[in-house]
Amino acid sequence: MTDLQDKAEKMGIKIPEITFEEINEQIKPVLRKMEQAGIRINVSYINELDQKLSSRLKELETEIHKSTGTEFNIGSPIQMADILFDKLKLSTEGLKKTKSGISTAASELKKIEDTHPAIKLILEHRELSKLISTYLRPLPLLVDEDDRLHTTYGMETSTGRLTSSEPNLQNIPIRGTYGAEIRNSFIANPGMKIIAADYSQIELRIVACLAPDKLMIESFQRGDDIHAKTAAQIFHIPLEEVTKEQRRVAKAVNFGIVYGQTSYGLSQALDISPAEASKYIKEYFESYSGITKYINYMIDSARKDGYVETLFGMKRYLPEINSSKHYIAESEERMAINTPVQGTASEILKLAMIELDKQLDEISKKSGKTARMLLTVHDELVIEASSEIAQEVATATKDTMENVIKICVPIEVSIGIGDTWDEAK
DNA sequence: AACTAGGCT
DNA sequence: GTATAAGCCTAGTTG
Repeated sequence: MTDLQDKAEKMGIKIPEITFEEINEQIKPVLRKMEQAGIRINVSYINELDQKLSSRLKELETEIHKSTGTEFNIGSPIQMADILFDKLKLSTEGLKKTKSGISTAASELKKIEDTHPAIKLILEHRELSKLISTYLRPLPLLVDEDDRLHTTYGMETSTGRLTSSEPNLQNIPIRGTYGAEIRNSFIANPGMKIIAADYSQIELRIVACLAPDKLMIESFQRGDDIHAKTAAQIFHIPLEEVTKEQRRVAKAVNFGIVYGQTSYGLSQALDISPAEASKYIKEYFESYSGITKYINYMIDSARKDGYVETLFGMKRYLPEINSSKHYIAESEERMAINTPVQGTASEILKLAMIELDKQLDEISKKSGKTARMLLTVHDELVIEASSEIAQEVATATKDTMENVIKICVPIEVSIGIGDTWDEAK
C-alpha cells in the first residue's frame, strides 16, 4: 500500500485490488480493438468545408498583403514580426518574446488587435490555415474503404495518459466558428448512433479527495455547481448572487490550481492584473485550506522522496525538484502537484474502459447488435452502437464510469446520443 | 532538427 | 535576472 493509497482509504476511497501496471496490461487489447474499429467520417462534407475555408483563406491573404503593403509569407513568424514590428512599427509593449524575437502568437496579437486593421485578418487567417492544414486536408487521405479513420494509441506519457497519433483523434476541434461543423463530420454508421460520455470535473473531484478538502468535498456531495461555489468563496458573496463573469473567473482559478498556476499565469489567462489574480488565488487558498495543504504536501514529499505517485502507484521521478535554478525546481513542483491528479484520473478512465469493454461485449452478444468503443479522449469515451440498443449502452456506460471506483465524492458522467460526435455531446 | 504556432483534455 | 499552466500531436518555416 502506497502513502497515497493509505491516505485515500482514510478518506473513504475504496481502491480496487489492481496496480497501474496491471491496468496498463489490461487496457492494451481494448485499445487494439478500438484502433481496428475506427470512426467513420463524412468525407464529402469535410471536402466541402475545406473548399469553403480555402477560398476564404485566399481572400484573407490578399487583404492582409494589401493592408500591410507587403507580399510576405503569412505562415512565417519571422516575416510576420518583421512586418508588424519593424515595418509597421506596431507597439511591442507587453508582448512576449520568443528565443528569436517578438512573439506573434494569437494570444499576443490579440493585445494589439485594435492598433492595425491587419491583425484581425491575420488572426482569422491563422485559424483557418490551422484547420485546413491539420484536419481538413489530411483526414480524408487517411480513411479506409469504409470511410473510417484508425488512430494509434500510445501509453508512454509521464502521467499515464494515453496518446493518439496518425491521426491524433484527441485534438479534433470543438471550439471556434468551425468546431461544431468538424465534429459533425464524425458520424455513426447507418442504423447506428454515436454515444459520448464525459466525466464532469473528474480532476477537481480527485484533488478534493486526495487533499482532502472539507469544503470542496461538501460542495461536491451537495451537488453544488463547483465553479459558482468557488466564485462565492473568492468574491465573498452568496452562491445565488454569483454572476456569469465571476463564475468564469472562478472556473479559471479551479482549473489553474491543479496545474500549480501562479498569479502571473492566471493574470495572463484572464487578461487581468497580476495583483487582482493574486488576490483571487489568496482567497482561494483561504477558502480551500485542504487544497493548500495538498500542494505543500506534494511538493515536500517530492523533494524528500524524489518522486510523486498516482493512486494506483505509478511513480513519476522529479530529479530536478531541488535544483538551485528556481524555475527548474518550480517546474517540477507543478508536476508534483499535477501528476497525481492527472495520472489518477487517467487510471480511473482506463479502469472504466476495461470494465465497459466486457459489458459491451455482453450486450452485443445478447442482442446480436453492435456496441463498441471508438475513442478515448482523457476524460471522455466515444462509443458506437446500433440504434436499437443505444439507450441501453448509454445507461451501461454512464453506470460503469460512475461506479468503477468509489471516491469520497460522487463521480458524475454526462452522456449524450446522436448521429454525430457533435450531436452526442 | 529546432523553433513557433495552435488544436485538444 | 528569469520565468511564470499540466499533458499531448501535427504542420509550416528556417537553416
